[in-house]
Amino acid sequence: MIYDFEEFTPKEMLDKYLTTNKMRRTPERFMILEEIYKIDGHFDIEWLYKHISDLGHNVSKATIYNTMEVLTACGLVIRHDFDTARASYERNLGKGHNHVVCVNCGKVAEFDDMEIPQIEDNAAAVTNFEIYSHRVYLYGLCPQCATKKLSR
Amino acid sequence: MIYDFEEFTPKEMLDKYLTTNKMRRTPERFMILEEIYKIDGHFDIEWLYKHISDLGHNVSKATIYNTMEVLTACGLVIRHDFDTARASYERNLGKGHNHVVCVNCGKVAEFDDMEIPQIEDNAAAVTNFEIYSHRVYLYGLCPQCATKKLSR
DNA sequence: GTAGATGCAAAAGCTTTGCATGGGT
DNA sequence: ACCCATGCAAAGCTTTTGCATCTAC
Repeated sequence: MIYDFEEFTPKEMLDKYLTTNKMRRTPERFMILEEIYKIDGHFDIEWLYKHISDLGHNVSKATIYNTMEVLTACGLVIRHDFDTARASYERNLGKGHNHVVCVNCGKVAEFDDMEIPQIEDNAAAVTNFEIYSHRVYLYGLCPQCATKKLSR
Repeated sequence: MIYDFEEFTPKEMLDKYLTTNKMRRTPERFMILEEIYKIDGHFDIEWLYKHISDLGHNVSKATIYNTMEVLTACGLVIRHDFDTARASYERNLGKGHNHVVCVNCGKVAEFDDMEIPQIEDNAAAVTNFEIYSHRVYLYGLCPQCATKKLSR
């Protein structure tokens, strides 16, 4: 994360980011941010575009794409590439982003883990990178698919 | 992983997987596997297609895609979706798959970590998934980009 | 002999780009 | 006023699909 979630609201953080980078504080960008922060869970561009359109806002898909890039760049939104078909997004609440993905049906569950800060420190020491965030993806079978006992 | 790397060669594992699943043991599938296991590092479909064609093999891109799906399904090849543009692949040598990605220049480094089995066990207990593999991606700045002190 | 695999090309689907218009600074 | 951002549509690119042919079993 770039800014402190304890100290600023998402809107303030976006405002700050745009100003710092000499980008325009357009109503579309703030509206999209606001709607995204009402969404609980993952969504993709197509869904977001329809959702925002249904709410009566007139925004083009190009603007959605543009804005998602801004929001991911400043860390307000997290982007996942679970597969190549389409990107998946979620608001960033500052918590960890650990996912378990079912390789059979695509279901995604989340979990918390206390050991990840250690892993970040270890990796930073070994690679000399400055680590800001992490994504942990575990792959396997969800309870339903596991009972079907696929031939693997 | 599904099979034991200590016990079988990649070719034997593919043979076993195809037989078990009543799929055909075609020469293309074994040829593609063989070439992939000579490649050190990440590659994408386009690169692999050109590479294999340059070696004098006559395979269609459709067969490459088909085979990559087979090879990832049986765990012989690992697929990464670093971005939506195209999928990235690498042979599976049975080691962990932990990457550190520079958010500025895209450079990727790898690291080993001993704590990940614990995380898998913990996640399995909480979510009831059967975990088979993992991908850990840490995001930050590589040493070179970190010294440039970007305006973030 | 039959069902599954391949090769080729066309189609599909997500994302990017071009250009005229509009709006933030 | 300047020029970045938006809206709309077309273009771009990776991946998927359809179909005839081929081949592993």
